This record gives sequence, C-alpha cells and structure tokens, in this order.
Amino acid sequence: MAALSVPVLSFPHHPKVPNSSTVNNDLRFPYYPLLSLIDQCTSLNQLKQIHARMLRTGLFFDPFSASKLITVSALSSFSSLDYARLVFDQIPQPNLYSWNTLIRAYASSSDPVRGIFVFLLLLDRCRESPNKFTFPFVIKAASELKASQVGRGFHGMVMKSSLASDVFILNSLVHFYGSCGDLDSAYRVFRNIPRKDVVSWNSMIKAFVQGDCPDEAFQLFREMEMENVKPNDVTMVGVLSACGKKADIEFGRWLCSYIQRNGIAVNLTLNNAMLDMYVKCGSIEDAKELFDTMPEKDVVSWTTMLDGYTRMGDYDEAQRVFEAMPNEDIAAWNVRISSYEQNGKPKEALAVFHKLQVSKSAKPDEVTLVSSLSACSQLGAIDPGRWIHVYIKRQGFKLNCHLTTSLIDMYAKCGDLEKALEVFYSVERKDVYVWSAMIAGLAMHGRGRDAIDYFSEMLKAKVKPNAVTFTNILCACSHSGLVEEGTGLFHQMEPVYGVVPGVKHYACMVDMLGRSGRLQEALEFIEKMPIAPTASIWGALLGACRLHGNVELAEHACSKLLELDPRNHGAYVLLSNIYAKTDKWDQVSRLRKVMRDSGIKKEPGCSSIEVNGIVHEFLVGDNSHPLCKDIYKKLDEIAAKLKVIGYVPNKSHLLQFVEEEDMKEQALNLHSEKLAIAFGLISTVPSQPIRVVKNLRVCGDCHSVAKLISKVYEREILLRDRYRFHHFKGGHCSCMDYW
DNA sequence: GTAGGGTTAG
Repeated sequence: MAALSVPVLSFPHHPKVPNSSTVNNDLRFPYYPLLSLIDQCTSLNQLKQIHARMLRTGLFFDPFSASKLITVSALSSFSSLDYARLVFDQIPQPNLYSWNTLIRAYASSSDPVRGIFVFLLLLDRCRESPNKFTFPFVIKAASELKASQVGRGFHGMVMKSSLASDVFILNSLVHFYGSCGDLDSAYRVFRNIPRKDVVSWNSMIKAFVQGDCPDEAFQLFREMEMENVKPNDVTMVGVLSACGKKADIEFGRWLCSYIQRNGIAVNLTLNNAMLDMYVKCGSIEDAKELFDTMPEKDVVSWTTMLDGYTRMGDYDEAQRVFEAMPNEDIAAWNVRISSYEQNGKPKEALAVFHKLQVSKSAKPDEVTLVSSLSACSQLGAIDPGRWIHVYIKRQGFKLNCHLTTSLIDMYAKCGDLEKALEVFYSVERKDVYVWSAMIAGLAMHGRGRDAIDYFSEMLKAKVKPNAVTFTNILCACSHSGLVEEGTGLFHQMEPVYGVVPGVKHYACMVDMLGRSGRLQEALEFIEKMPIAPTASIWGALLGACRLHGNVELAEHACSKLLELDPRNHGAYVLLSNIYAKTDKWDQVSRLRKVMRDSGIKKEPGCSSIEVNGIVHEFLVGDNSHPLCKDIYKKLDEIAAKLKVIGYVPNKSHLLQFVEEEDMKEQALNLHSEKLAIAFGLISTVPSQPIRVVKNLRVCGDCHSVAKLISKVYEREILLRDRYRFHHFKGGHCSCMDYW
C-alpha cells in the first residue's frame, strides 16, 4: 500500500493487549478495530485500503467481516455496485446476509434485473434458503421492472415457504401487484394479510391511486379509520394524490385540515403532496399560499408550482417560477416542454427543447424526448424529429415502448411511413401502444387493408387490443371505405375483447357508414346508441352529409350539434358548404348573418411547410412572407400550366369562407395550402418531397390542384390535414379520393 | 447487522 493519493487512514496496528495478565486469547476478535474503521470510511479509496488490509490479515475470509465490507461498498453514500460485486465474487462462501445486501442494492439500482439474477444464483449456490429479508428485496426488483410473471413466481415461492404470513413480504407483494397494474391480485393479497399494519393499508391505497381508482382509495381510507389503524403521513400522501385525480378541492381542503387535527407530522413530501393536490384541483391560490410558507422546498415543490401555472395557461408566471428555481432540474424543463406541447403550442415546445440543448443545464431524459417528439408530430416537422432520433441513438437511450411509440407516431405524422415501419420492426418488444401507433400510421396514410393485417398480427403476438387500438383500427376502416370489416370489428369489441365501445368508437362508426353513403343507416345507428350522442357524433354525420350533399339530414344533424355545442363554428361552415353545393344561396347568407351576429368566427385555415428545418406558415391570401412576390408569380404560372391541361377551378369550394372580410381573399388560388405548395416548389430541390401540414380539412379544389401539380411538375407532395395524409404522386392521391 | 409504503414530468 505504498503511494496513496487519497486521505490515508491511520490503521490501528496490532490490537493492544490490555495487560499481560489477561491476555485475550479469543481469536474471533483480534482485528475488531479494523472492522469498526469500515463504518468510518468516507470514500471508495479508503474502503479499498481496508479491503486490502483485510485480505492481508485474512479477516476477509471471515464471513461476518466480509459481509460488512459488502454492505459499505454496496449501500454507502460513495457506494459502487460494481466494486461490491467484485468483492462479493471473491468471498468463498458468502453468508445469507451478504446475498441479501447485494440483492437489496441491485433492486434499488438503475438495473434491478441484476437483483433477480443474483437471487437465482443464491438459490443455486447458497446453503441457506432465502429468508424474510430476501423476499422484500427481490420482490422490489420485480416491482421496479414490472416483471409480472417473475413476481408471481416469487409469490408462489413465498406461499410454499414458512414465510407465507410475513407482513413485510405480503406488503411488498401488494406493492408489486399494484405497480404491475394488477389491482385484483393486489387486493387479494391485501385482504389475506392476517395482521395488517399501516404499511399494508398504505400500499393498497397507493395501488388504487396508481390504478386510477381514487374512489376505492378513499373507501379504504375510511375503512382503515373504522379498523382503528391510524393513518400516517404516507397514507395522507396517497389519499391526497387520489383527491388530485378526482379534482375535488373540497375534499382536498378537508384532508389538509384532517392532517392538522390529527397531528400528522408534515414533512417535505407531504407538503409537496398537498401542493400537487391543490394544483390538480385547479386552485393555484391555495398552492401559492402553501408554497410560500413551506419551510423547505425541493425540486418537486418548484416543479409542481411550475406545472400549476402552465395548467392555468399563465406562461409568464411559469417563466418566473422557472427562473426563480434554484437549479434547473430536467423535470422542470419537461413540464415546460410538455405543457406547450399539450396546449397546441408545439413550436414553443421545441424552442424550449432547443434552449435546454444550448444551456446544457440538465440532460434530456426519456420524458423530454417523448414530449419533444410529440411536438414534432404536431408540427409535421420531420427534421427536428430525425435529429431527436439520431440523438436517441447516439446517447444510447434504450428504445423502450414509450420512445418507440413516439418515434412511430412522429414519422407517420411527418409523412414518412416507411421510416415508421422501420422503427416498428427494429424493436423486439411491442406493447399495445406500439402496435396501436403503427395501426394509426397506416390508417392515416390510407392503408386500411394493411392496418387490418397488422391488427391480426398483433392478436397473433398475444397483445390484447385496448380502446385506443379500436379507435385506430375503426378509423383505418373508415378512411379506406372498409365498412364490412369495420362493422365486424366493432361488434366484436365487447364480446370478444372486453373493450366497451366509447363515444370515439361510435363516432368512427357514424363516420364510416356516412362516408360510404349509408346516411340513413348512420342516423339509425345514432338513434340506437346506448350512450347519449355527443357533438362529435353529430359532427361526423354532418360531414358525411356534406360529402353526399344531403341537405335535409345535414340540417337535422347541424341543429342537434348546435344544441350540444352552440358555438361550434365547424357546424356553420359545414352547413353553409352544403347549402352552397346545392345552390341554396339565400341560406348561405342567412347562416353568414347568424355567425356574424353571434360573433362566431371560423378557425382560419393555416398551412405550414418545413424547409431546411424552418417551419413557414401561411394563412389564406397571406402577404407576409418575404418571398411573397415569387410565391404569387409561381401561383400564376401554376394556374396557366393547369389551364392548358384543362383544369377548371371548382367554385363551390369558395364558399368555405363565410365572413365578409374574407370575401376579397376568397379566390381559390389564395388558399393557404396552395401558397405553401407554391413556396415549396420554389424553395426545395425537385428530388425532395414537399411536406405541407394544414390545420383544417384540405379543400376539394386544392386537392385536385395538388394532384395535377404532382403530375405537371413531377413532384411528390405530402399533405397532412386535420384527419389524414394525402400523398400526391404522378397525378394521383394515396387517399384514392375517398376522404 | 439486513425489510415493506410516499410527492413532480409522458
């Protein structure tokens, strides 16, 4: 142990012999002072020195002493699991304590699966059987991994052993089943715990909260009181969280006073839980008041406040909170990114992501990437999306199901279905969300048949479809006119797959029937629905009426829709389009007056196009773009070229715009999607497809024009509208004009 | 000498 560059410990030399008359002949304790030094270690290097000394003195081969070394290397503040493992592997016959310590350390590490491997090794190599300490550790590893089969196996082993009524182990199992989302099993274990303690109750309450059953959590809280088990701070954290889910501020306030009245110790975590409850119940005032009086705050407190302000849409105050935060935790960045992304401000979300990159104050994590990818999807911005994909690869992020789903969604919504499929096939583990995202991607691109095939593949892979899967597959059938197939699947939902159809599924069915011209059937379907039709149901019927020019039914659907949602501008626009299509001009102007009088405005059509990573936005008749002259010149050229090949503008689409001030700008030529396409033609190379995203449904005339442009200019155009993709190539569109 | 339950971001 010559050159040591670290603070060197002064080793006690040989233990002092107290006095010659009472010589300590007990050879079990000759090096005891060295052992007590282990506890005083403050760095790994010091520990290594002791380890070396232990090897030299032979103390290392005393199982008790070796276990002490394991404990410190695996669990201290300066611990190194890899070092602990090296030490462990050198011990000839580790005792059960050492095994347990290693499993414990792995279970709470970033790689809990190693805890399970060590457990298996233990079964094979250790003379002793796992004990009441082993199981809580290894079950915790299974919970972390949500390894439901493995955990179930541990449960079986426990039941066969003499530990079947150990409350610690049973509590661990409740927690385990809760984290796997298996509430039934969690509850079964809970009910069978012979002497429940407060942790048993807390674990089950938490399981209910996690499993989105806040009412059951409250119920258990009451039952616990009746059984005279005193709730503690952890109980309250769980119940407050349930309260946030219910957004029940009254009950939340009652819980806060309950905490006071019962003298439950309030620590930082409990304060944070109260803060979170106030925020989720929409009372930022209560949250602020509590926050200002909290004696101690951590990154969770700050992040919760930040979340509170963004929920209220108060981005300025959120910005102030963010700037006041003592350190820029990644969670805080994530709140900002996802709040923009979820409130329809994807550009702002990506701007924050960019700032994070520049500032380097925190390292993006999986949540950051998922939210940012979703922002790219919304924008249809494939360049930043690709950049993030490369980033994921370079940083060595494991493609878990969350990230895979986001990547598939991003590529599909940015028009690159092939790349989405590539990602899909590149991963081995596909959960129901990954499959559903792929089915949605196929649906969006008009590949309904393929979507159905993927759905069957998914069933073969033993993945159980959920409500999202059915929304996507029904949407696929609807977009591709596969009425028989869609109807068949719809009727199988509940009896075969146990998924109760929701309003979205009914809306898909109305859309599917209506689109294919079976309007009367669609109406009957609505009338027979077991749930009350919502605005979206009538909206789907109205859309179908527009497609097939059925004025009478349209008026009925529209009046129903406006009963439910009086300010739905879409309804007015659709109805006025139907009137225009059927030459009912007096009705068009009547509707226009109603809209004007009630101050209902049409959502302005807006198309965006991404060129070299920059997103350009166009409104109808937009003059604000720096290259606007060139764009209009190009539009004239297009108009001339198309005229030559016999194109006649379809004037009925003019009447999408019912407001007077829009009248001047109504020329079809000035629709936002045409402006964006023209800009794409002058600013990108011919080999590059033109990618346009429109916020509304694409206009019929623009659809015809885009088809012709794709032929005349030999350019691929990818146009995403509110509902689907249109892939124009050689004069045809991927939607086969069924949209 | 070992244990189980807790707050934020998708």
